[in-house]
Amino acid sequence: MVLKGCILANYEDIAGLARVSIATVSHVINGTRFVLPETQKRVREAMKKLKYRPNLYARGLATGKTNTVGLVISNINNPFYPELVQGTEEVAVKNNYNVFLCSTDYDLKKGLSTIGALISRKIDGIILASSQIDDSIINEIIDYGINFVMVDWGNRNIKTDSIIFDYRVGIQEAINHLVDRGHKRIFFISGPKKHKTSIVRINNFVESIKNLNKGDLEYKIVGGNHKLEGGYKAAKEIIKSDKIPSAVICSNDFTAIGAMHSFMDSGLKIPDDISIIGLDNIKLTEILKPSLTTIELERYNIGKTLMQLLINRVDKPELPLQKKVFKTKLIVRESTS
Amino acid sequence: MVLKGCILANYEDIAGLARVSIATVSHVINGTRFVLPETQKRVREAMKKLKYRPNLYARGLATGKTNTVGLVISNINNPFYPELVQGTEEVAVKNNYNVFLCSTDYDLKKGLSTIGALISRKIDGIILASSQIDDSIINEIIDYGINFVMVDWGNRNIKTDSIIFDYRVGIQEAINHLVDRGHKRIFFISGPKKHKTSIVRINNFVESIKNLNKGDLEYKIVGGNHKLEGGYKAAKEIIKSDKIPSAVICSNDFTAIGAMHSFMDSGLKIPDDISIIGLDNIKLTEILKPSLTTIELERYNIGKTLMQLLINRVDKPELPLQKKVFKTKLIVRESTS
DNA sequence: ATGAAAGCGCTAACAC
DNA sequence: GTGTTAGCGCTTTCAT
Repeated sequence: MVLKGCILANYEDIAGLARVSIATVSHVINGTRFVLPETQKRVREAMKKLKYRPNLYARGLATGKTNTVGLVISNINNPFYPELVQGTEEVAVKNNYNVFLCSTDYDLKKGLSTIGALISRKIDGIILASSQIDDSIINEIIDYGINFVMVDWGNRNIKTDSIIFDYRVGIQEAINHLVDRGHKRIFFISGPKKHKTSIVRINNFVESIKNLNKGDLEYKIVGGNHKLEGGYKAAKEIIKSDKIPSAVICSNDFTAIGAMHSFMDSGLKIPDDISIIGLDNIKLTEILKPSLTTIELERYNIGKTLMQLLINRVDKPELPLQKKVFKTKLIVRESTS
Repeated sequence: MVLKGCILANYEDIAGLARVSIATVSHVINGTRFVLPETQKRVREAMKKLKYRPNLYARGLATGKTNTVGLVISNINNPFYPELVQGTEEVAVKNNYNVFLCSTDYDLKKGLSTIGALISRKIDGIILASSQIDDSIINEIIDYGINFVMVDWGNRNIKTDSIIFDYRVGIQEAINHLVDRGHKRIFFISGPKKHKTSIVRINNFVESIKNLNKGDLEYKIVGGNHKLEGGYKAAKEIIKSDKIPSAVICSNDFTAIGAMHSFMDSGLKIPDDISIIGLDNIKLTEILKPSLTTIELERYNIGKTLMQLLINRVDKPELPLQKKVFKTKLIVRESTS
C-alpha cells in the first residue's frame, strides 16, 4: 500500500459528516434513488466542505465503465493528426470522457503492445486512426470484446464501425478544374505503392480522368513516397521526360510541396509554367508561396465523428454497424491556373 | 453493474487452473515473494491459456498508483506541441505509463475543469505545458497533493519541478549573426505584450543588442501578436516608416512568416533586401521558400525531459526541486544574409 | 426514505 | 513456500 499524499475524502467521510449512510451518499451523487431534499443538502454540503472528488478508479471497478478511451494514431508529428486529435478530444470531453493518446510510430509491434496497455487500462473503447493496423491488432481487440471504431484507410470494408474517405469527388473536381483551364497533360505523383491508401488514390485518379476523357487527355503515374523528398525526385524525373505536363496532381500535400520546390529550383514558375495540386489540405499549404491548391480532408470533423461513433457504440452495443463516408473537396489556391 | 462484454480472466480463474491461491498468482505476477519455479510455471501457463490481462483499475485502487499521467497543453494544433507531446509519450511508454492528453484551448476555465477530471482519474502526476496556467490551477493541484511538473513560460520561478527556456543564447547568436553580416538597423516584432513569455523575449532582445552595441546599432520594438496576421501587419508598418531596417527578428515563427509574406508582397526580396529571423523552429520553417532562419527550441527533448522529471518525482517524492533550463540556438537558413 | 453488506480485481499483512 | 483475508472506494441488491 503506497502512501497517498492526499487529503482526499471518500464516501465514508461524507457519510460521517452528513450523518447518513454511504449508500445515500452514492445515491445523491448519482441521482439513482429518491433522497429527501434536506438529506441531499446535508450530503452536498459535506462534499463541498471536504472538497470531494470522485475516485473514478473505484467507480470503474464497481461499474465496469471507465469513461476512458484510447486513441491510436501513427504519430502526432504527422500533420494529418493534430486536427483529428483535437476533434476527438473535444467530443470526448463534452461527454465526460478522457482520452489516452497512443502512437504506433508506424510500427505494428508497438501498435500491438499499445492495444494491450489500453485493454489493461479498461478503456471503454478504442479509436484506430493509425495507418498501421493489421489483422493481428484487430483480432486482438475483437478477442477481448472491446468496442472500437476505425479509419478504414484502404477501404477494406471491415465489419466494424468505421469511416472511409471518398477521394473521388475531390479528385474529379481537381481534374475538372484543370481541364477547364485548358490543361491536357496531367500527371499524378503517387504515394508508396504498398499502402492501400496510395492505391486507392491512384485508382481514383485514373477513374476520374477516364470519366472525363474525350480522347484529348494524356496522363501518367509517377512514383513518389508521400514525403517531400519523394515529390522532389518525382518532379525531377518529370522535368527530364520528353513531354512535360502542364499540371501535376499529387497523392498528398508533402509530395506536392516537394514537387513544387523541385520545379521552382529548375526555374519553372508556378502556376504559370506548371500547376500543382496536393491532397489532404494540411495547415501549411495555405502558408506557402504560392499557396497550394489541394483536396481537402476534413480532419477535425473526422476526429469528432470517430469519437461520436465510438460513444454511440459504447452507449448502445447492439447498435447496427456505423459507417460514415467523408467526401473530399477541392480547395483552389494559387498553385493552379 | 454494467455487463462487461468480456471473457476476461482474473486471479481467481488463474488460481483455479493453476491450483494455487490468488496470493501466489499475485506474487508470481509481481515477483514480490519467492514462489517455486514449478508453481510459477503452472501459474504462467494458466495466465497464457486464459489470455490474462491485469486490470489496472483494480491494481490502482489497491496500490494508489495508476501509472497514468495527465499532459495539459494549450492546443495540439499549435505547431509548438506535436513534438513535445511525442517526447512525453515516448518516455511515458518506456516507463509503462500512459498519458491523458488534455487541451485548455487557451481557456482558464477549461483548464481548471481539466485538472478536476485528472484528479478524479487518479493520475500519478500532471505535466502543465499549457501557456494558460494561473495560480488557481496551480493551487488546485497543490491542494490535492498531486505531483506536477511545469513549463515556466514566463520564468516566474515557481517553487515546483519545472523547465524554463533561456532565449538569451539564441537571440544573442541571432544578433551576432546579423551584425557579422553588416546589419546595423535591427527591428524586433514582439508577441502580445500581456504574455509573460513575450515580455521575456523582448527583454532578452534588448539586452542582447545592448551587450553588443558599440554605438552603431539601432533597434526598435514593433508590436505583433504571435500570429501570421500580426507579423504581416507589423511588417507593413515597418515598411511605411522612414528608415527601413535591414533585418527583423521576430518573437515567434508565425510572426516571422507573416512578416516575410508582407515584405514579399511589397516587392522586397528576402534575404537580399531584408533579413528575417524567427523563433521556435517549427517544422514548416524549413519547408518555406526561402526557408526561415530561426532560433530553436528543442521541443522533442523538452517533452522527454518533462516526463522524466515527473516520473522522477513520482518515484521519489522527497527528491529536491528539479529545474532544467533549455538553451536556444540559432539555425541559419535562407532568410538571412 | 434510508441503511447494511456483498462484491468489482487486485495487493499485502498476517498466518502456518 | 503458500494460503487466508482485510481492505482500496465505489455501486447496487436486499432489507427495513
